Amino acid sequence: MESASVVRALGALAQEHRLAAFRLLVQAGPDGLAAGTLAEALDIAPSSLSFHIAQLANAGLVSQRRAGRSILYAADYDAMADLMGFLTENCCGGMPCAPAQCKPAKPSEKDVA
Amino acid sequence: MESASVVRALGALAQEHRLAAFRLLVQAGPDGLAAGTLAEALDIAPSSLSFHIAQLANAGLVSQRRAGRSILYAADYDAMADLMGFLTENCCGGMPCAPAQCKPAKPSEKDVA
DNA sequence: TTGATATTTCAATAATAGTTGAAATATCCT
DNA sequence: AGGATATTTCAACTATTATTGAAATATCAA
Repeated sequence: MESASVVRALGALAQEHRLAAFRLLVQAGPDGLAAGTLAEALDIAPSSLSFHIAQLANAGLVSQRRAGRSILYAADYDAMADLMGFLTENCCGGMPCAPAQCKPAKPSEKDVA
Repeated sequence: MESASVVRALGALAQEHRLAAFRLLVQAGPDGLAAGTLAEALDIAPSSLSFHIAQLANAGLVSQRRAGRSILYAADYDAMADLMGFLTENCCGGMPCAPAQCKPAKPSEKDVA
């Protein structure tokens, strides 16, 4: 991941409404949420939501697809993981770093195998 | 960690020079680097570095201390870990998330036990 | 104290970001 | 086709961000 894309991704998340939107999408799962739903949840004008979600999309943090007259946005978990990877990769460069740095929701048995 | 501080931290990192400065400090370790050293490494004016590093400090991502006529800045590893924690905590909310999401310098056997 | 070094503060300017409402585009339903 | 719904695009405006150079502050060394 290039530094420029990291800056874009961080910039996309560094705004109240966009961070909130992204969290809603992360929690919503792969099906995502409609633009209108997000605008309503965030209590901002549709054009404003469109402006913000476009930046998340441009940063590659969310994907979009049409479903009827709605456009559904969904979090891109791979991009999220890449961003985390970049930051953590450059963290702890030999230094003693906080061990609880990563907090997956569930450690899950399948990964231990 | 509050959403507002996360936005501030992300915003602090979402800029070419600041991201570069932070990475240099992360790699430099606890001793940190002098403001002048950073300005030179990033090839920007001292006043510009001062402007940027102040934002990283304001976001709590770096600490500062005087050493002679120099002011040394150092990465705050705890703040970094907190930021990671906030983001990963809200990632994978029950969803199947990329397992390679976290990349500590060393996976280390002690965690497998 | 004087002069040199290291950094910050300030003011001015240029560029970017965010909001709003109106108009344009796409889809659905009858 | 015609009307309603969902979203985006556009233009105008305000606010914030980044850069520069000059002046101010703090430290050191003679």
